[in-house]
Amino acid sequence: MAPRGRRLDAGARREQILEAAVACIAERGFGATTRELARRAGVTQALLYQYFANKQALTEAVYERVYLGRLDPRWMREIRDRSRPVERRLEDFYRRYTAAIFTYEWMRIFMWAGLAGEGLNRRYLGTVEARLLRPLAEEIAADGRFGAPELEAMWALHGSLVYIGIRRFIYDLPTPEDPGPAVAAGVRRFLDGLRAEAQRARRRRLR
Amino acid sequence: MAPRGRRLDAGARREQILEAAVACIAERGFGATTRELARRAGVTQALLYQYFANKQALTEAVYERVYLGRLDPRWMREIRDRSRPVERRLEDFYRRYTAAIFTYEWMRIFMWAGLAGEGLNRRYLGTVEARLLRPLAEEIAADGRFGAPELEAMWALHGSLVYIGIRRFIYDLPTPEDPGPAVAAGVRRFLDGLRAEAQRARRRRLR
DNA sequence: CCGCTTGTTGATCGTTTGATCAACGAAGGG
DNA sequence: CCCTTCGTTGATCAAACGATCAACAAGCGG
Repeated sequence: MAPRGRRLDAGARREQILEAAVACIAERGFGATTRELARRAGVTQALLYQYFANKQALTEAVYERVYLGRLDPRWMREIRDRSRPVERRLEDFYRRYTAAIFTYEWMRIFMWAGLAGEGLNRRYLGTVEARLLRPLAEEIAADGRFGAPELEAMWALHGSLVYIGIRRFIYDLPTPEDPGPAVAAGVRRFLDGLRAEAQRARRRRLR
Repeated sequence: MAPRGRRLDAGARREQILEAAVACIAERGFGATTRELARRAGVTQALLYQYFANKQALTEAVYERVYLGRLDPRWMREIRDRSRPVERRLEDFYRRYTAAIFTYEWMRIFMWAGLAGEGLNRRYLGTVEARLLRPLAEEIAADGRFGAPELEAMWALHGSLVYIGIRRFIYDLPTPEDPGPAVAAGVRRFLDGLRAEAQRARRRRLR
C-alpha cells in the first residue's frame, strides 16, 4: 500500500496494521511475533504500539474483525420462513453459511483460537446452536415428514459440511473448488436419512 | 514419578520426557517452551538435550509416538469381510476408529500439526482416503442397495463423526459421554440417505 | 518561511528463549 | 576402598522477544 515511512492518517494506518495482523495470525497463529506483523504491514515494529496498547489488544482486535457480525440475522429469519419448503431453506442456509466462513482467515483463526482455549469458540458455537441449529431442528420437525431430529443429529450435519473447510484450510487437502454441490448433496442425504428413520419409527408404532 | 535428581536408566528417562512432551504439546502446541516441557517431566531443561538433539527432534518424536501405528491393519481387513452386512462393518469400523482417535492428545496434536503446516496431516489423511474411505465406498457400492457413493460423500460421513471429537477436544464443548450411539446413528442416517438417493436414481432411469 | 502538530522511526531496555558445557554425584566392578 | 562410568545439574551464552522513548520529519495554518 503506502510506501514505507510515508505518513498516513491514523484511521487508515490502523486498518492497514489490523489487516496485516489478520493475515499473519491466520497463517502462524498467536505465536506470530510483533516484528512479523510489522513487516507484513510495511511499518516498523514500534509503530504497532502507537495503535494498539500491546500484543494482546491487537489480537483481540483481530478476533473482532474476523468474527463480529459474521452471523447474518437475515439467515435466522429465512430459516423460519415457512412459505418455502424446509429442504430449500436448509440448503440455502448452508450454502450461504459455508460461503461466509470458508475463507483462509476465518477457518484458521477460529481453529487457532479453539486450541488456545479462548472463550470465543464456545460463545460463538453456543450461538450457532441456539440461533441456528435449534431453529433448524424445529423447522424440520414442524414439516412432519422427517420426525424431530435431535440436536446431536444437527451437529452431525453441521460437522459434515464444516469439515470441508477444515480439510481445505487447515489440512491443505484438495476439496471441490465450489463447495455448493457437496453442501446440497450433504443436506439432501441428511434429510433422506432423517425421513427413513422417521418412517421406520412410524412403522414400528403401527405394529 | 522418580524424585527430581534421582538417577534413572536412559530408556526410562527418555520415555518420561517424551510422555511429558506429548501432554505439554497437546495442550500448548509447538510453541511450548523447553522449560515448560522439562518442568512437566520433573527434570532440568538441560537434560532434554541429553536425549534429544534439539526441540525439533523432540517434536518429531512426539509425532511418531502419537500417530505411528494408530491405523490398525485389522480394520482394513474387516472392512473387506463380505460375510458380514456392510451396515454392520461400517458401524463397527467407525466405533473403533473414533474410540482410537478421540483422545485429548491425538485430537489436539493433529490439529496443531495441521495449522503448523506439517506434511503429517496430508500423509495421514491420504492414507485414510486410500485405505479406509475408498474401500468403504467400494464395499457399499458392492452391496447394491446404496448406489456407488462418491469419495466426497465418504468424507462427509467421516467429517460428521470426527467433528464430535473436534467439538469436545478443540472447542471444549459438551458432547455425548459415549460417542458410540451418535456414531451408530450417523452411520445409519448416512446409509439411509445413500439408499434414498439410489432409489430416486433408479426410478428416474425407469421413467 | 516559520512553528506547531502528529505520524513515524532507530536505538535500546529487560526478559525469555533454545542450546551448550564444565562440574557434580550416584552406582557398580575390581 | 577407590576408580571409572554415566545420568544429572547449575551457570551461562547468543539470539529473539515484547515494549518504551527520545528524536525525526511530513504536512498544515499562519
